[in-house]
This record gives sequence, C-alpha cells and structure tokens, in this order.
Amino acid sequence: MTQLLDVRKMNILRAIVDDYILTAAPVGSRTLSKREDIELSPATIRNEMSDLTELGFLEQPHTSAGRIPSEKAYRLYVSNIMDRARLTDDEAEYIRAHLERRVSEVGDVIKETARMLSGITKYTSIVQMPHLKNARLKHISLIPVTTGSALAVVVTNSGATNSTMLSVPSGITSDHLEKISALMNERLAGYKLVDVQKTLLPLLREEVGEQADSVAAMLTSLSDDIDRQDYEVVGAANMLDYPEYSDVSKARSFLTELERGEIFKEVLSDGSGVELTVRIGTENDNPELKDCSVITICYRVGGEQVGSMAVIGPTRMDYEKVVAVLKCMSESLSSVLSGMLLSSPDGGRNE
Amino acid sequence: MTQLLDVRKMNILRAIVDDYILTAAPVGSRTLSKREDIELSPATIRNEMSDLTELGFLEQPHTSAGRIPSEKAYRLYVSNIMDRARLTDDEAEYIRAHLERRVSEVGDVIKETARMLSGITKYTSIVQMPHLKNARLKHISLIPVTTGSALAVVVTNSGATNSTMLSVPSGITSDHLEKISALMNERLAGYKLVDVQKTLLPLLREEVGEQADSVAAMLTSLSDDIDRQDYEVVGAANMLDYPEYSDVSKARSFLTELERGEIFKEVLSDGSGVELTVRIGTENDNPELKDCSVITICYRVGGEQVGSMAVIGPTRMDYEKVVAVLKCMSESLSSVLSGMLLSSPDGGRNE
DNA sequence: TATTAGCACTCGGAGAGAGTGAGTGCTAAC
DNA sequence: GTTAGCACTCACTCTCTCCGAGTGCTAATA
Repeated sequence: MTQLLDVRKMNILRAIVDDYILTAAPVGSRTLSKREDIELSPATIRNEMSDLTELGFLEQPHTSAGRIPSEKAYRLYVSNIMDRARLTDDEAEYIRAHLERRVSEVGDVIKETARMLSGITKYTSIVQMPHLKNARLKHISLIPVTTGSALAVVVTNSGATNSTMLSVPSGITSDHLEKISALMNERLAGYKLVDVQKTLLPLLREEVGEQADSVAAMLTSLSDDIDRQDYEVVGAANMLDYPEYSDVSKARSFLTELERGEIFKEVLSDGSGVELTVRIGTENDNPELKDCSVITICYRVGGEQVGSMAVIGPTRMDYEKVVAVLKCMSESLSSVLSGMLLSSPDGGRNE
Repeated sequence: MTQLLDVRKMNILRAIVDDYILTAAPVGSRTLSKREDIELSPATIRNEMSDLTELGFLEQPHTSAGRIPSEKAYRLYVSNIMDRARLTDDEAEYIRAHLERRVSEVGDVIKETARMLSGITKYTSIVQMPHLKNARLKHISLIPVTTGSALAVVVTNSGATNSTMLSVPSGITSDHLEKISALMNERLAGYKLVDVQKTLLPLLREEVGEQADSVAAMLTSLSDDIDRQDYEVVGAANMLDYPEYSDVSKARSFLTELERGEIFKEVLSDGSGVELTVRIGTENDNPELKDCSVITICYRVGGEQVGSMAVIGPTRMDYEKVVAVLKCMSESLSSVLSGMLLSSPDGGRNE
C-alpha cells in the first residue's frame, strides 16, 4: 500500500506537504526545484506532480495555481513521520518542569497541561479531567447540606476526588446519612462506583428500612453524577491566526461548535485503548471539523488510562511537532499525576 | 448636568444612538428626518447635529459620512433609559422557568444563567460562581487521601459547598485528621472561614501537640484555596457577528484577553456593594476593552451578595435590553439559588 | 528513454480610474 | 427659527488592465 509511490514521488509529495504546512499557499514546481533536497528541473517536477494529482494525493485550486496536498497525502505523510516525531531533551525537560510546578490540585495540573499544549503548538488544546469510571473507591462521605440534599464526596484508590450534590429522599435524617456513610466506607472500599447499588442494597435495609429503595436510587445517580465529563479548552483564539480562518464566519462557526461542547465527546472518548489517534479532515465525524485535524492521546495514572487530551488545528497542521509534543505531554502528565495521586510505598511523589 | 441639552437635541441624540445601535453605520440627517418621532427637515437636523458634535456627543468618521455617538452620548443615553428598562412578564417568566429546570447543582444553575444571558442578548456573558467569603461554616470534613494530603470539604450555612486539597504536615495521621475534623465541626459552626485559624489554634494543642502550628498553617491556606474565584463564560463567539470585530485581529485580541482571565477580576470584583454598573468603552480599566461596554450586576443568596454577572458587548450594545435582562436574571438567579441553598423554615424551594 | 528547455496559455489578485450616492455645510428664502 | 437648494466631499463599488506565478505541451538534449 505504501509503495504505490516510488522514492522520488514520495520526496516530492513530502516536500509539498512540508511547504504547504509552513505557508498555507499552493506549492508550485519552481518553488520545489529551488529546494536543496530536490535536484530536478521544474518541468520534471511538473510531470511528477501531474501524476500525483491523478493518484489523488494533490489538488489544484485552479489551473494557474500550484498544488495543495489532499487528505490522502496528509494520511501518508502522517504515517511516515509518526515514528521519528520526537522532542529534544531540552523541550521535554521544559514541559516536565512546568508541569511539576503545579502539583497541589489535579485541576491545576490539567489546566497547565492544556495551556502548555496550546502554547507550544499554537493550536487549540483540549485536556480531559481524569475520570473515575474504573477507579476503585477508597472513601465516601455523605454530608448533609439542607433538609433535602446532601453532598457526596468520593475519594478513589488512585487519590482522585470528586463531589456531587444528591437530593435526599424525604424521611432520611442526617443520622441515617451518617450511618449509610459509615456502612459504605466499611463495605465498599475497593469496589468500583458502578457496583455501589447492587452491593449496598441488601445492607441498606437494616439501616433505613422501607426507604432502602429510594436511598439506593439516590446512590445510583451518584455514579453518573460524579463521573460527568469535564475538560479544559485553551487556545481557541489561536485558530484566528491561520489564513484558513481569516473568514470570520468560518471562525465563528468553529468557535461556536467548540463552545457547544459536543466536539469533546467525539474527540476524546473514541480513543479508548488506542494510544494515539490522528483524524484528518473528513475523518472526523463532526462535519464542522472537516477542515481540521485532531490528534488525540490518552494519559494514565498508575498504568490505567484515566483521560485523554487532544490538539485541534487546521488540516495543514504541523503533525510532526504536535505528535511529538503530545507524546511527551502524555508521559509527563501521566507521571506527574501518578506521583500526586498514588501514595506509593516510597512515599509518593519522587523529585 | 443632564439639562445641558434641550428636548429636541435629546430626541435627536436619542434617535441617533438607537439607530446606530441597530445598524452600526453612521447616521445621516435624511435618515433621521424619515423617522416618525422626528418631524424636522434634514437641514434643521443637520444644524442640531452640528451643535451636538461641537458639544462632544457626536463624532464624524469623515466629512461625507453621518455621525456616530461618542462615549459621552452613550453615557447620557444610559442614564436616561436606565429606569424604564424592563422585560415583559413573558420574558421574565421564560427566564425564571428555564433557570428552575436546573436545580440540582449550583454549578449547573450558573452555567445555565450564563448560557441564557448570552443566548438572549447575543453578547458575551460572564457569571461568577457564588463565593464563600462571607459565608458561615456549617460543616467541615477533612478526608485523608494519600499519606501527604487530605481533601477539605466545606459546607456553609447557605448550603454552598466547595472542596480543596490540602497537603498534610508529616506526622499527622488520619486519626489526627478525624479528631481535628470533629473539633472543627464542634467549635467552628457559625464562624467565618477566615476565623478558622485564630479560633482553632489553642484547641489544636490538645490534639496534635507540637505540630499544632503546622496544622494551623495548613488550615489557614484552606480559607484562601476554597474561595478561589471561578466563573462561566459563554458566547465569546457571538462577538464575531458584529462588524466591530469583522477585523480578525481585533477579534483575536479580544478572545485572547478573555481567555487570559484577567478581565474577570476587573469586571466582576469591582461592583462590590453597587447593584448595577455600566462601564462604557474607555471607562473600563482594561485597554483591551476600550471598544466594549460591560454591564455588571450582582446576585444574592438570602439577602447577602455572593457573586456577580456581566455582559460584554460592543460599545454600541443594546443597553436597554441588556440592563433589563440582567436585572431580571439577577432576581431570578438570586431567588433560585436562595431556594436551593437555604433550607428555609417553610421547607426550601417554593414553587 | 528520461530529463529539460522553451513557449503559449490560464487565471487570480493588485491597482488605477470612473461613477455613484449618501452625506455634509452654507446660503438664501420663507 | 426653519427649510429648500446647491455645491462639494469622500468612501465604496465596479470595471478594466496588467502582472506574474503557475500550468501543460512539444521539441530538443543527455
């Protein structure tokens, strides 16, 4: 499949993509012939470009313009640069160092990650808060707030925390809540959130009698509420710097779509299990992103995947750099978070 | 001061502002003479406009264009429409109804408020999360998370909740934390957050001996951490619809400034005590907002001011509508939040 | 046979100039 | 004090031309 193209065609295609990524302007044969890495006359290059156009790797905005890469070309390009994309040690060190300055709150680390991602790449970044889906419970508190509501605070094995408001069935007193709390801590440690209901229901009968069912329902809603997806978006305005968005109405619809939030479900959730995904143009489900590429990578805490992050840019984005930055960022974030959240035997964060 | 202008001048100025708010185009004398509420020939109007220009209420982009209102004109305009700005009962009902659909979490209500604000006005809205500065404590939990850290969860008298991570001095066990927790609940109920340290310090000695000071320090940081300002921003992309921002670089710098977040300190904090503030153009401290107007209003829970919200638009914004919407939104939000958060004697939220 | 030079052709974009129309200010008449 | 009339201004739009970067084809070259 890859070897549909001979070496020379590959070089030319590669040069075109490189140039187009840099300038956003159609690339002509003369421009290419001036490059050091291509020792061919414009005429020869034109012939090759003609072939590449026929093969679907290049497109021509109009007769008298140069060529621009097609999605197919980006696809090929990406699969070629993928391996060698890597940051210098200095850059990696910079990222790592910046991330470690913010180790008091998980939320701050995530924010800083998003900021750096968009700061370094100049594109838009999205970073998901670590989710608790697969986390095992360590501690649950039910704190009465008003007569009809209580705050549920969950601490997981991995040290992540979250809280949510529950509406308490009438007839349940704060004494009851306290007992339920104690019960949960006693019996649920080590279970996953989703197991709360089935494990706890029988036990509840002793404590709250006939109200057991409504209490159980309340606790079920907990596992949904507490795991609501949350994310940080930074650098949306960066997109306005690219000629692709010099048309205000395009910029407008991109930003609106971003604010609507539906993007994130597609962008972040789909990569379950896969380390790194690159979606180019129409490979994105969302038609609003048909002129964008999205690169997603997941991050881990203690080996378990707990969230992902993505960079969104024009299809003409600097794939090599973005992939390299994301790889590095994922590693750094994973290790910083693991250091923060896991109280490992050697005493937590190792500096 | 107000009566610098006779009635006729006022009418003309008013008509110009109205028209300019609608069209964003300089207003000419012929356009005005066609309006029903102005029964004057273009020539007469021109004379009046000439006077108004001299008085600093109007500006002329170039000789052969109409006039546009100056900031001074907006100022006058605003002080005139201020009182009569009011929504119809239908609109008010709509707002109220929408807000009451989201009464499970304070955060959701705030988000919905921001969404509606920008949805109705078509400008950018900022809504601050309720702060806890003056709230009185009802309950504090210290939940051990890892060996070096604990989660502090605070519930206030008004039912607002928040949590933050604290790093725990070495040598403090989870037993200690539990005791401190109990102590705080016993002794601190009804105090403000800022009182935590001085009230608690003596008592701590009994529990943790020589580590009392470091524990006290930890608890002090709590009052800062737990009250970090947070806000919802919605509708930034709306600004791109206005000709003021058809220049991409202007749009870019506005959005960047918005993301930077410094805006909020100025926009939201300053209105302490004052019900409603209108800042027009350069009246904003931030030079980035010199072409914007910002209208801020505060909201309350149980009579006490706990946060504010703002609408940002071009100086040419529809002040009357925005003021009306903000007034209504502030009332609705205040009452919805009060209903949610206060367990009033009659049983909370009244529908 | 593969490469290159040469040439005619295409077409978007920049720039010049003319025409248009919304607006003004001034003056003189009502 | 108000208005009609008129000359003048000036941003915009439209058209036209020119320019140049780019192509494809053909014929010459290595």
